[in-house]
Amino acid sequence: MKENTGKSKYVILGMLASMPLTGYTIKKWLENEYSHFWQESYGQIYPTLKVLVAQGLAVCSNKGEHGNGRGQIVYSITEAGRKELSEWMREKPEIEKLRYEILLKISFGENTESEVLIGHLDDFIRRNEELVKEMNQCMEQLNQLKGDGIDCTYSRLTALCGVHVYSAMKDWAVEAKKIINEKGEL
Amino acid sequence: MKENTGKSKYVILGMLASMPLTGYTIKKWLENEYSHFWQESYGQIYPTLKVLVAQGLAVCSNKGEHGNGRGQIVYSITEAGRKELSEWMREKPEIEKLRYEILLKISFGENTESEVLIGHLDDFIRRNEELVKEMNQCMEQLNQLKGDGIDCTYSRLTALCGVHVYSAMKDWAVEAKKIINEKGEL
DNA sequence: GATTTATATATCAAAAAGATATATCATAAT
DNA sequence: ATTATGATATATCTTTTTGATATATAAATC
Repeated sequence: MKENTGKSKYVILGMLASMPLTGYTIKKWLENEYSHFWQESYGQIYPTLKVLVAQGLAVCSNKGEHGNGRGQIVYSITEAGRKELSEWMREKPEIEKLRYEILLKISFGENTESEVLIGHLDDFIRRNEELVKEMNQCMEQLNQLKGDGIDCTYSRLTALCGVHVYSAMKDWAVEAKKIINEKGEL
Repeated sequence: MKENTGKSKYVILGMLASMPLTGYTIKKWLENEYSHFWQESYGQIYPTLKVLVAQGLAVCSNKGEHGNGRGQIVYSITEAGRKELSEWMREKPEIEKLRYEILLKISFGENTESEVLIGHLDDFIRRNEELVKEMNQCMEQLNQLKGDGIDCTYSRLTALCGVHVYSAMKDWAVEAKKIINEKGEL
C-alpha cells in the first residue's frame, strides 16, 4: 500500500468530518462544491479511502457484497482522523501553482495573428462573467440559509473568493484586448 | 518514445520560437518568467526536447561530448516547429484547473480555531501584497524597454494579469478575515 | 419489458512533479 | 596552488495526479 504523501488524504478527511460518505459521493461533492479550487479523481479517492482505513483514520460500514457494482461502502471519520485533520489544518498551506493556458498563449502572441488572441480573450471574458454570476448566485443562496439560522460562513468565503478572482480575470482580459488592439493600430 | 500529448511540447516550442535554448536555460527561463502561470520539470523538458527533434520540430546543435556533465546541447525550432506552434496557438485554451490549499482549509474551517485561519490569511495577504509589488515592478521595467523602442506588449500583459489576480486575492483575504472575526464575536 | 441514466467500485496508462545522481566549469576562499 | 562552493547541464527514477475505462447494479423512463 502506497504512502500517499499528497493532499488527497486530508481533503477526504475534511469531507468525512462533516458526514459519512461513499467514494462516489465524495467525487460528486468535489465536482459540485470544490471544483473551482480543488479536484480529485477516482484514481485517488478509492485508494486513499483504503489507506485511511488502514491507518485507523476512517472506518467503513462495509455492506457485504463489495467488489464491483453497487456494494455501497460508506466511510466515516474516526477520532484519530479528526486529530490528523486538525493537525493538518494548522500547517501552513503550500504556495499554489497555477497553470493558465491563456497566459501561455498570450505570451507567445508573436506567433499568431492578433485576431486569434482577441478571440481567445473574448471566450475567456464570457466564461469569467458566467463564473462571477454563478458565484454570486451561490452567495445569495448561502445568505438565505444564513437567514434560516444555518451557518455556512466558510462556504460563503470560498464563493466570495470566486467572485473576486473571476472578476479580476475578466477585468484583465478586457484591458488586455484594448492593449492588443492599440498595438495593432500602430 | 512516448507520445506526449500534453502541453510541454508547445511550451518549449513557444520558447524556442524566440531563440535557441538548452534544456537547462528553458528550465531557468520558465522559473523566472513563467512560473506565475506555468511550470515544467526537467523530467518533462529533456524527454520532450528529444521528441521534438524526433518529430522534426526542432534540431539540436549537438556539441559532441554529451552524456552527463556539460555537453551543452542547444535546440532550435524548425519551420515545421513554427507551423505546429502556430496551429496550437489557434486552438481554444483549455479551462484551467486551480488548486488553492488555502481555500480548502477555509472550507474545512469548522475543524480548527479561527485564530489558525486568521494566521493563514495573514500569511496569504502578505504574500499576495509582495506579488503585486513584484508584478508592478516588472511592468515598470517593461514599460522602460517600451520607451527604448523594444516591444514587449505580451510580457506586459501577463504581468498585468498578475497585478489583477494577486490584488483580488489579497482583497478577498482581507474581507475574509473580517467575516471570520465577526463570526467569532457572536 | 426494454432502454437509459445515475449510482458505485475499481484499475490502468499516461502525464506531470519532485527529487536526485552525475559531471563540468567558474570563481571564491584558504 | 589547491580546495570548496555554486552555477551550469543532462538524465532518470519514483511518486502523484489525471483521465479513461471496465464492470455492475438500481432506479427511472419509455
